[in-house]
Amino acid sequence: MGEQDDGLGLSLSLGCAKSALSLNLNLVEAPPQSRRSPGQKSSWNEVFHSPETNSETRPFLGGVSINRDIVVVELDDDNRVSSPNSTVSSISGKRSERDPHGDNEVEAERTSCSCESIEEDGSGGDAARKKLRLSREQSLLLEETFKEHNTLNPKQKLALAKQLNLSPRQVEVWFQNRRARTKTKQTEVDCEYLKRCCDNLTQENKRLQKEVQELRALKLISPQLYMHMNPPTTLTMCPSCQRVSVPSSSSSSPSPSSVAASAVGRTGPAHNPSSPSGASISPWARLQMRQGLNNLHS
DNA sequence: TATAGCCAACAGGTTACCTCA
DNA sequence: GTTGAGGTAACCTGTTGGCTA
Repeated sequence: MGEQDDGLGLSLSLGCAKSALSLNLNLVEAPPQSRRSPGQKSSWNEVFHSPETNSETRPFLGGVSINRDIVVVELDDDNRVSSPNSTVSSISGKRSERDPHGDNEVEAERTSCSCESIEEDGSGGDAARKKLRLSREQSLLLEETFKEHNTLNPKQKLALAKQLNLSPRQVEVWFQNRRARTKTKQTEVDCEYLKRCCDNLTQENKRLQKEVQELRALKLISPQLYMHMNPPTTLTMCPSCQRVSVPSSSSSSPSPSSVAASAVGRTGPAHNPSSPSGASISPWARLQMRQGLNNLHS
């Protein structure tokens, strides 16, 4: 309730820049209470002081001079400054309507937008929302802040909003969208990686099937040679840990199967289970097989 | 101590606007 | 001038966890 009222009232109040505000996010103290979602840090101090490495995969905004001054203003209830490209006041929807606690500091600040009002340009109330385009400087500072910590506590949000001449709600929305974009990008990267793993496994499967066919042919033509060989198994699975082992002596470079298998997490890189059954192929047996195959082909 | 209700914060999805080719 | 695609700000809804009576 209060928020809607705030939104209507505050959106009309425009002012001019009063004074510069220096923002030092690291000086913000922890809020009295913390609300966490499952993925969040356990405390605001952690969020603050740990250089959280987000899974950023998108190229960071480049080529933008960060030395350009950002119009920094101090906001209060009577003097609000319009950002050059801020054209909308973000009024929350039903959630704020449900919220009877309009006196909440953060919630009240949500709609303390420094932007031009909706009413001012003739599209008030539930009219079509205007879309703000953040300036390069604003985007840059938001990105920089996001790199340090991809979530903000309320005081950080307020301070950043003041520095950017945006409403806290806008900062909050930007961070939510930014996290979503990061996750989308990361999902795409993961998907590509799994596709490559799948391709590798498919290739390896084809190769092994071909090898089986050749060995069967060899068995038909030269059963004596075949009987002196070890079983034609190139993969050994440890019954205890379910890991797949590939004989390292057969090749100096890892086989595609080992690469692919390790990619899907079933093969330990250094796992070498003692295999008294002799299920893996010895180099000598491999040589014999190759000779047999050569004879077969010739 | 256990529990229900409230609330803030977030994720995920959607909508709507803007820009550009 | 028109149009479609892509980017993204803003919004909506459901979930989660902390706090309190």
